[in-house]
Amino acid sequence: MINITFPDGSVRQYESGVTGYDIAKSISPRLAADVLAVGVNGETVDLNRPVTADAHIKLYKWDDPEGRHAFWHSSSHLLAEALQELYPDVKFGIGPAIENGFYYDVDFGEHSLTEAELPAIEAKMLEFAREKQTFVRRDVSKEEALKTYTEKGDPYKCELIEDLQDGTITFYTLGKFTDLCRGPHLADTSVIKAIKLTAIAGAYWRGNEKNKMLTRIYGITFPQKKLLDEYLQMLEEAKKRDHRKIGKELELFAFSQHVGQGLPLWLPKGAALRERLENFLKKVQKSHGYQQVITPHIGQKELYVTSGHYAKYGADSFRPIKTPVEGEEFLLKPMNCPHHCEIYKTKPRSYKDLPLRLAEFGAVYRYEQSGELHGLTRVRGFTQDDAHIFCRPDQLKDEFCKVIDIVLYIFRTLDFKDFVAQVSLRDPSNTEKYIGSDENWDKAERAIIEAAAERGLKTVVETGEAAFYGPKLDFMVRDAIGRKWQLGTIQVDYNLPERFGLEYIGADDKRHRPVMIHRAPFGSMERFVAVLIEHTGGKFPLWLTPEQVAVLPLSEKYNDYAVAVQQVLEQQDIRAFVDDRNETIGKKIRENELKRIPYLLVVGEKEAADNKVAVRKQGEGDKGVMSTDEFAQLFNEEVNKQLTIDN
RNA sequence: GCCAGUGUAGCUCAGAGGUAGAGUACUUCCUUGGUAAGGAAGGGGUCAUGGGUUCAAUUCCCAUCACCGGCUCCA
Repeated sequence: MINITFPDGSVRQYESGVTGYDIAKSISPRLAADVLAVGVNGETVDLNRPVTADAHIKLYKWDDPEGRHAFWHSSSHLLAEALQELYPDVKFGIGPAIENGFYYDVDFGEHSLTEAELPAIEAKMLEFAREKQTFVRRDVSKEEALKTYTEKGDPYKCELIEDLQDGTITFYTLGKFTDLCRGPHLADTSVIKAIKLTAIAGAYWRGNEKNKMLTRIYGITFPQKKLLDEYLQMLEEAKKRDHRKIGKELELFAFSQHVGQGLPLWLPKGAALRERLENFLKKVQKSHGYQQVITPHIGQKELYVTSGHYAKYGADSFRPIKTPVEGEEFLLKPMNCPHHCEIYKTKPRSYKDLPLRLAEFGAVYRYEQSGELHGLTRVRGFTQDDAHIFCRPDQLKDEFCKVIDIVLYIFRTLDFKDFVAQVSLRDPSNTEKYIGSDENWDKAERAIIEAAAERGLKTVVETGEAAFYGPKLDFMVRDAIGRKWQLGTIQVDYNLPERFGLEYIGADDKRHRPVMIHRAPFGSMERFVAVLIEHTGGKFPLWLTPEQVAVLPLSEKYNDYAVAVQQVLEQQDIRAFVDDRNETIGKKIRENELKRIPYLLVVGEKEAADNKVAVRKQGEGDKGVMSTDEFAQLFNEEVNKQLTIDN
């Protein structure tokens, strides 16, 4: 007999060799029907794997990530089985579970899979699922594994096996399909009730663009049809928040083929919104001792040779700009740091002058690969809310912390709750990717980790994600459909000061090298506005939104009074317009609600006579009648409240 | 850059090898209203661009461009 300990601490005795499924069944038949995988001493394993020693176990159901993971991983095998049946010549790559569903990378050889073929594959999967096929696990030697796949003619699997250690290799067989796999899997396929193959994409074998591109088939499965419907419904809803759609609807920004790919045009309302964001940040920065600077959009090529950017990115940039002078070349600036370094160098700096904080909303241009462009989140011309802090080494951590404070303050004011602080370190196995000494890298990485800890940030560490010149702390957020984007970024840099020969005179009257912090709380105005749109669904905070108030005259007879109301509001810095179209009040309300105008003021005979307005608030309906001044006062109180969130 | 898909009116989208459609927006007229769509008439398209097949191409084929979903990349 062995002792099985449950998450609540209770202990039960079972025969050695008992499976997770048996344990679930001994508790209740319902649980046995719902359980998908089992955690044994922290490791997730198959439900039918025998447990032969005392263990802590946890039974995972659909609501547990581990349960869904096993479910989707098993579904990817089901997909592979169906593919093998329908396309006997297909070669298999890898097929993991992902955050939402699973995929399988396969090589169809000459065949090019189209979406029209997916329903047949889904049907075959469903057919197999209903057969209640079981997953059978088997240990194999490396030699046997290689032999199996060599005979079958699956070169990708052979390559994977080559990298594995003998003695750790397992096969899982499902129906007629056997796969190299670590597991864990469902007991059988009968729980897979709803299947949707969602997308076909190309994906390089092992993520390396020098390798062959395989066909990746994405899918998602559920234990109930209802859950699939809900999922698809949720995706539809998310698409409605897409910033590209809302940006068009609300006339915030546009693109023109004639101007060029990835070069956004800010329309009047979008520009006004962006300007307010910029002014908001400028004010915050001013109070934190930053000074605004302005630098040109181009710089001599040598500037970027000095910075090291030319060697790294020169080939993938907008081509240098030539001038009438032979040999003279300028680059559209891809970042602002070299210009700011030159500002630092305009005069000798004393240790007493530091930290020097130079800020600029700097337009930069990067020739991103065409396939990478995406709405406002990935563009070729954008504006960084950039600043560079030049400080003494002993000031570094303190300065870094202060930047974190600014980022957090901004996120709080704009009600951004859902973000992850990511510490990006260099990849120690690939040091030639980076410039700068190991010593400086170590110092910089330590400073970031300590500062983040000091501010109590919950962080995830990603190795290999650092910039080529230094480690960074990024604030990552998700868009409407769950893609991750980097917004705010803070980066420590020992390299540029060295390359530009930046110095200050210390208290010892000797020359010293300052440390530099690059930082952009928004990241870029473009990306920030995009993510803000998706987070708010276009219902921006009152202080920020382009049109705050619509005055709706009940009929044309009250247009003059409506204009008078609008003027009173504008005198109090409230952005109002009159909807004087010849339409019914119902239609004006509907359309202005759809335009996400926060306040609608209905004015008719009664209001005009009493010098009042009938207030309607977005999403809340009729708020009653009050004088225009009264409304303006309440309105401005609301705005001020939004802008005075304490640190 | 690579793989797959899409491109028809300002917007959202039908359509078919033989004279181009709807809803909405826009213009004009009627209506002058009380909290999410009042009524009528009218204007508006080189069917992304360039080639090819065909008696005939917006429709079929090829190329290019842009957009969309991924991969790679992201100073």
